[in-house]
Amino acid sequence: MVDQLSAVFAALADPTRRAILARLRDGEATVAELAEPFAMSQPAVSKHLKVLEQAGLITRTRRATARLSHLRAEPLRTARDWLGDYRAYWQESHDRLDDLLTELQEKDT
Amino acid sequence: MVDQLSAVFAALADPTRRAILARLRDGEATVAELAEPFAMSQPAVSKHLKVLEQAGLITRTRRATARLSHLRAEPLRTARDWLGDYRAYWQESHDRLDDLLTELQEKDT
DNA sequence: CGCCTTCATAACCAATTTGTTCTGAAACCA
DNA sequence: TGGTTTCAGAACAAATTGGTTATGAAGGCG
Repeated sequence: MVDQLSAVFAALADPTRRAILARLRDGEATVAELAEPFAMSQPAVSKHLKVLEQAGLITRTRRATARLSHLRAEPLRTARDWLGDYRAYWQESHDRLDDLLTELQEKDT
Repeated sequence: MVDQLSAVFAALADPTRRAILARLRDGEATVAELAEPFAMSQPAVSKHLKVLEQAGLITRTRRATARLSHLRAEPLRTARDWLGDYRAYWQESHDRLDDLLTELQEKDT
C-alpha cells in the first residue's frame, strides 16, 4: 500500500475491522477481548490488528503478557476530510435556496 | 461484498478509482476520457468502473457508441456519516473547554 | 451494406487478502 | 524453575484483486 489514504480506506473496507474500531471507542482492549465477538481464530484477529496498526488506526502497548490496542482516530479525520470534498455533489438539487438550506443544516450538526 | 459500506470503502481504497471519481466531478465522461490519464489498458479502466458502479458511486448511460459515467455521491455521504461517529476521538484533549472550542470550530466550517 | 469506433467480456496470470493450524516467545505466577 | 497465559509469526490454502491480451457486440457513418 503506497499512500496513507488508501491504507485507511482499505482497513475500513472490512466489517470485522470496523467492529474492532467501534469496540475500541470504549477503551483499550486485549487481543482476546477483541476476538471474543467473532467466529474466528486468534491469529486472524491479530492479522486484522496489524492491518489497523499499519493504517495508523490503532497503537499498541504491552501490559504483562497482554497486548493492548488503543484507538487512534486521527486518520479517520483525514478520510472524512477527503469525503468532504464531495459534499456539493451528494445533494440532488443545486439551486441557490437549496444550497442555503443545506448550508444552515450543516451548521446545526 | 456483503454490505454497502464495505463496498464503498473498498472502492475508495484504490487511487485510480479515487482519481476517476475526482474527474467525474467535472461532469460525465466516456471510458476513453477516463482512461486517458492512466498508464493502463481500457479493460482495466472498465473493471474499475464496474467496481465503482457496484458500490453505487457512479451510474452509466449510453450515447451512441459511448458509455458515459456519472458521479453518484450519495454513498460518500453515508461513508462520511460513519466516520463522523469518531469525531469525538480524533482530538487529543478531552476536557470541557477543549470540547467547547472544538464545537464552535465545527460550526464555523 | 460494410467499416470504424467504443467498449465489455473472457481467459489468463501474479500478487494480495483472509482465513486456517501449528509452533514458540515473552512475561507473569506457584 | 517450571508451568500457564497471551499473543505473534510461519506455513499453507482458497478467494479476490488488478492487471494483461484477444475477441466480438453495438451503434453510427460513407
